[in-house]
Amino acid sequence: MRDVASSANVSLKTVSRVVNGEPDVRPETAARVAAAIERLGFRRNEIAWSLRTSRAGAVGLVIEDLSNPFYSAIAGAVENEAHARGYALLIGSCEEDPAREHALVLRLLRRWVDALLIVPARGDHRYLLGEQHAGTPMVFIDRPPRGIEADTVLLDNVGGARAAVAHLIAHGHRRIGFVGESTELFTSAERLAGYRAALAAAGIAFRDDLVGISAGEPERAVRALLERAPDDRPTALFCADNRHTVGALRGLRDVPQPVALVGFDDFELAELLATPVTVVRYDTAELGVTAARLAYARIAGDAGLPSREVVPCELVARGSGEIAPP
Amino acid sequence: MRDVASSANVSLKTVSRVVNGEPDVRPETAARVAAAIERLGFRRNEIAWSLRTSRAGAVGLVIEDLSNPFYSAIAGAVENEAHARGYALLIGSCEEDPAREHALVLRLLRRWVDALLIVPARGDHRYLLGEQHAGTPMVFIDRPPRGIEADTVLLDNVGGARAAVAHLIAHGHRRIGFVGESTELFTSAERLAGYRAALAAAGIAFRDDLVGISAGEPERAVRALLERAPDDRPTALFCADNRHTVGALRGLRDVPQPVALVGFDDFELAELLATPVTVVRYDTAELGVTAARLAYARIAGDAGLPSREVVPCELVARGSGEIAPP
DNA sequence: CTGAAAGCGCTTACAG
DNA sequence: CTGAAAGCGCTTACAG
Repeated sequence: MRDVASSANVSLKTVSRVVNGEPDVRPETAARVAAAIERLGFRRNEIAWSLRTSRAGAVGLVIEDLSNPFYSAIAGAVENEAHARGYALLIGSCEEDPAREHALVLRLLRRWVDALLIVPARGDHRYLLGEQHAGTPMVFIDRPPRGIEADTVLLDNVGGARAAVAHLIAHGHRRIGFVGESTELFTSAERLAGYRAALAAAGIAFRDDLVGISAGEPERAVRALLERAPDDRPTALFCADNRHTVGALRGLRDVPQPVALVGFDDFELAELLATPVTVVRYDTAELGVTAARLAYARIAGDAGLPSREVVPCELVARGSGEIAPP
Repeated sequence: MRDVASSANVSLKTVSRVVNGEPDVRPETAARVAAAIERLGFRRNEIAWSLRTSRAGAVGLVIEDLSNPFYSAIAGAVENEAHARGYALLIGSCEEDPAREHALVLRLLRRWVDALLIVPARGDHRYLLGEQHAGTPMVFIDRPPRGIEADTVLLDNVGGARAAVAHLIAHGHRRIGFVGESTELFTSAERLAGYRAALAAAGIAFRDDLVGISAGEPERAVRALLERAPDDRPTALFCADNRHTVGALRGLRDVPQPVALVGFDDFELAELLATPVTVVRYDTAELGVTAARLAYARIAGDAGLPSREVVPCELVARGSGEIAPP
């Protein structure tokens, strides 16, 4: 910048004005500076700009696992929004590990980000209270934080699950199994609540022994449910996420009798399987887009109370959910 | 940092020494400083550190599309390597648009990155020559750059495609269709070359009219090939990437006669389809890991000639590739 | 073993 | 409309 200034015979300040498009520069001066910038290939050093202005020009995203299509769809949407606004995007995967999440968040904050988007791991998020108080906007995605009030974007987990199970009930099922992750996970707990609500609405008693929580092994949880006595075996399954849907499909391959199935989360090829899979679908990218909008509104100065946005879900009937009980 | 210094009754320089773990600080002094750091919740401002040291503490990754599982697997691997080394990761998607790639790269460079990893869009990359000359390490992934020599990590496209087509030939096929992207795309051209090599090795003449290049509509390209006269219709298809494999599977749904199929790129659920899909598989994450290793070696000072790494491919027979011709 | 001074490349607050 | 001075929060080069 000093080179540009001396080459254009102006002061640093005037170069700065031109670079930032500030008004009140005589056109001829501006042109001389612009020419010097062009000639010398000058590009503003954003690090120095950040240090001086206390702005980062970047947002941070911490998600569970960048290589998981669900999260990468969110990341892709956030990237798009950042790019459109001229912001850089810093990303980290915390892989369900609260300690790693903490480390990643600290690293992002030390490098400065104008906002933080987080798919929180289990655990407490009070460690962010200070930072929130200091004014860093933060938005939580897919799961609410614990111990802190902040903008949050969630799916309609309860509604989606209720619709799925009601659909199975409407097709004549009474013994419907639930297969999912530990209910320590927010989304799993919500979807189990939706499952229970649908049963209750139909006057079907909830049975603990039809709930299969997989400890990381979805296929085995499904097998266990199906190995019950024939007259007490579930005739339908509600799978609370796509990992469990896939596990269930694997587990059902060798089962002679047909079992109805509705899964939460759509997935590619669902309609190309031997029996196309009925699912609860939603717009994954919308989670990211909504979170990004909230974040940029905060950056722009929105100081309203924390808001909670909910992305709707819809049932897509493809075949597996319309199988009648034997 | 000034607060820490005055609180511990030392100079800025001594705090700096403790923060950076430099030797030659008296243990008691170091302890006093550490206590002050703890007490005040001091965290080094990485922006100021960057400005002063001309280091970024971050690497940049520019890929085609963050929401595509292939690229997000690469991104996930790169993120892991960055995290393990204490680096932050800046990501951008350029969506096959050379102009957007250019803009993203410039943005990353202005913010400083210690290395740049790129899945290049088509187009010329000479715009990076200056930056390369200035010493920024850059590694190209999945496709070689044009107009610039730099570290590159590729798949064994030719070998994988040749193995796939040889497999079909070994199962008795002579009329084998190729379905893929425009050969302007490096990987597509390479895989077509592998297809031709396998035909040549078996003494089968290459036929232009069995090559289906989809202009963004894989399913239609497949249909066109299968609508040929029965005695001149391909009895097998080689699909040059997973988008075309999925398109082919869609296109084949209503086709009465069985058609053998081998796809390049593995995909989830391939083995759960009505006919499990034979594919050319490789370790996607390895592309990212290898690229990251090259980049960090450069950051650490490796000044050797640009290297080219190749990730191997293997054929996984699952059923669709072992269908005999009628 | 410790510190005072200068400076990284910008912008801010002010003067003219 | 333009510029000189100070400073963002650190590290470097040097002195003691």
